[in-house]
Amino acid sequence: MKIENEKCVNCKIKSNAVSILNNEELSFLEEGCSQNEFSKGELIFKEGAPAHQIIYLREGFVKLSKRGIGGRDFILSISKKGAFLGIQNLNKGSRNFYFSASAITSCKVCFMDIDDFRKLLKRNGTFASEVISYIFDDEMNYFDRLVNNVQQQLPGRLAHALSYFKNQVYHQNPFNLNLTKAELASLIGTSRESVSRLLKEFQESKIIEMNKSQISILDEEKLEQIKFKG
Amino acid sequence: MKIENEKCVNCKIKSNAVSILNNEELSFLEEGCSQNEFSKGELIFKEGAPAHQIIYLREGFVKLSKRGIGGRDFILSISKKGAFLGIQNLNKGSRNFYFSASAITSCKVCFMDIDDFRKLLKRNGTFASEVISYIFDDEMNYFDRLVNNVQQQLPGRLAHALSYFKNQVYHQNPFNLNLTKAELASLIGTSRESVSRLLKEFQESKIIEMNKSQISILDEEKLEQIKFKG
DNA sequence: TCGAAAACGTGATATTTATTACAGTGTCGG
DNA sequence: CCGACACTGTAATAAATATCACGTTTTCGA
Repeated sequence: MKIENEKCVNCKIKSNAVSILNNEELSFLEEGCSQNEFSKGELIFKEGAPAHQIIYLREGFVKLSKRGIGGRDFILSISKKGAFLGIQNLNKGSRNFYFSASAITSCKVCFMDIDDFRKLLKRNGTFASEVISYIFDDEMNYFDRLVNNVQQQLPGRLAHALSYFKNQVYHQNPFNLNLTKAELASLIGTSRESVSRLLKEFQESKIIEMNKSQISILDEEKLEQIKFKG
Repeated sequence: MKIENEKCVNCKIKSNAVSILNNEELSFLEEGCSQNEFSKGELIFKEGAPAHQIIYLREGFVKLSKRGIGGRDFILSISKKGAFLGIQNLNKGSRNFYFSASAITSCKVCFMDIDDFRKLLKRNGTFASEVISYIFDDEMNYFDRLVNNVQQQLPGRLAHALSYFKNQVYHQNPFNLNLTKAELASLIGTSRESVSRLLKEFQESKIIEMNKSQISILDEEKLEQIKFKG
């Protein structure tokens, strides 16, 4: 849903990078900018679609997923407020979204014109530097995921996922997962059934507690042990 | 081995990004720059070590690896000439190498001072834009690896690795792998034995041919089938 | 060029995890 | 408030892969 634009200049939830821009630059950015809201479950953009915007996530949580072998989805990560979705398309050669983004809670976003964004990068090196910093913050997660998912067995991967949610996504302890078991499975590359079984085991060992989609981590230490191969 | 510096201005093998710099900027870069050579097997930098440089790979091939669970190494990727190793440390918060880099052939590199590099980014937005483009080119590989490694079974992962070497690393068909079976295993997250067995099967099905560390892909089509779940 | 160390191949066995199948539970719109 | 449909739990079985054990080959430096 398109909503009335707030002035970028007055925006209180600018990213670190955008905060660097001066008023003139902000007005320029604002021209090609559009504020929107999405409700839980809605698709924000789709893998393969032409990318004319970078999407700044002002509020809410979004899952980034990519179609893999046999049409099975794989969830790359969960983004929280402050993320620039689709920023990968700043790459000169890239004109289409590399993954899909769907709201897993209600969300507020800004669509920013990608060419305007490019112009600002060229004009303002400090802004570009800040964007580079953001990019690598984001990239580190993927390195870790790669190593963990490839080297670890299921219990380790699930343990990693649980502490990822607690410490890097939701930042609270009893947290609402906002994902189905099938989605959780596609995040750690396994089947829904295996997730079920394993979560039951974790509950039986008093490592976690669940009701509905609410998860509470009870024994952080044991979880760490499992993360590092237990 | 430290060697006599060539002038950056005269360098014929500059990256796209560095080519954008003017003579004055190149001289500035050159001040904090040192050319070195490494022979096969040598460590270029080590995971966790303080990072004061970005390393431009002028010639040769390098494996990037990261210590995983139980001290087992995981190979993130193979870099070829033109790569900026350790560029992740441009991230403000990051002061140490995130992975190790080792020469798998003899290599020529330039060590560039990372603070100088940062200053150039801030000063020249066009340069920064080009660097951003480079970063995302690199990052795309990791997305694909992540999806493939998590969703695919061994034959698919091995097939992916083989075409990765042929099409994205060595760009020739009978190619020299430059890696042991154990290293190949740690690239696709399996055991040395499984790699052995599977390579034998691939040979028996006339998909590949091997002698010593030379690999030749005979049946590209069958390989593609296996990549996409065969 | 010799000998030690590293790398490699291969079979038997043990584990892990996927798959299949089905029944129970929750949820949302009419 | 009820019926369809998506989501979930669980067991039995099958398949994939790791691990172990050992002998052979290759490599590389003294």
